Amino acid sequence: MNTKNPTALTPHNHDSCIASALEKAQQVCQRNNVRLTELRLRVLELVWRSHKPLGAYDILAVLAKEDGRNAAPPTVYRALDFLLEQGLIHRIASLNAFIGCSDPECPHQGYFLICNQCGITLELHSDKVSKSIQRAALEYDFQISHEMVEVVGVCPNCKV
Amino acid sequence: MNTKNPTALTPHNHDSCIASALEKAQQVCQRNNVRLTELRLRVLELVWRSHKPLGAYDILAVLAKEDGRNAAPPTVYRALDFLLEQGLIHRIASLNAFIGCSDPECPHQGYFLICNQCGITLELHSDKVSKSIQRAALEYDFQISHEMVEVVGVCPNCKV
DNA sequence: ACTAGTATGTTATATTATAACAATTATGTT
DNA sequence: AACATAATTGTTATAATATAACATACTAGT
Repeated sequence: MNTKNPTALTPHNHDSCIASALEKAQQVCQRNNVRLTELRLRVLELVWRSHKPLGAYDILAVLAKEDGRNAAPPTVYRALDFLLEQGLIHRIASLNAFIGCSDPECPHQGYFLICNQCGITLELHSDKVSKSIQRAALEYDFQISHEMVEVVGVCPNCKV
Repeated sequence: MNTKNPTALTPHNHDSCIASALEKAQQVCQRNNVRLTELRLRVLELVWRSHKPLGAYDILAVLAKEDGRNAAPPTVYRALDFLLEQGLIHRIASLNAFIGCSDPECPHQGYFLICNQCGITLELHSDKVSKSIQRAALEYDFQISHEMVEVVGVCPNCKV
């Protein structure tokens, strides 16, 4: 895996990016009148801290190693479910993994570009993709409740 | 689940649809110079026979019950891998399940409409969806190798 | 018939996810 | 502050999905 330059797709400082994401999350939860507990915040931070989608058991491992918190799977899955419900993270079905939502204040579907070399996953916002899917569904008289778009390939950094 | 009218999305006779799919599969394998063995053909038939995406363990269960074949998971997963490689089936990541490919003679990405009421899954071919994804990827200088589009919602039959 | 390659069988185990119930913690009310 | 209630987290067990590793059987070409 090419992990030499893992932040190149997000040129700004990653730490500040995490901090801002966590701040936004606080606001979203306050507005939704739900509790962003210490555990949930920590899980969100870990998901954001990773440059690639993070699996539930990866999160468990970090909690055990860094926090000495011997959590069992349900603890993590419940936190993840909460974060998904609040639109703070997305689940990448093809990877069984989770990634921070780039714009939690505006609920939306996530379309992803997943690099199969370095694992970096980019959330893209494209009205054209969205519209074309909606039109196709309409043709079939199909009522959309959720869209999943996961595009696998090679990111700019990993191209030779 | 609404399973009263499972074939309404595919109005033609389902048996003949399966037969034609299996015939096409034979041709594809002959052309690709690979062997469509009895097991592989049987797994393909089971996938096609189902009106909704079929899990690997569902296939195992049918093999045990109908064929008295006490297969273990690797047997089925290998057959599925083969069928995927030859483009004869698609994998639906969000369901961990498999579905027959509607047009195996022409390799393509599968875009799916998945009904969360009855489970029926429709493969749609849309140049517009395809193009819009390609354009979005191009903007990010991302080189696509595989696209996954899985749209969950309510199919026409299940709408009240 | 022999052999090399392909396919399948078999056993064990890895990985991802949830059910069910117990204990703890936070919140609003008296 | 003490209480009751609801929400959250802990804990144990297990379900569901998938693969590794090696043994056996089959197939096609010589």
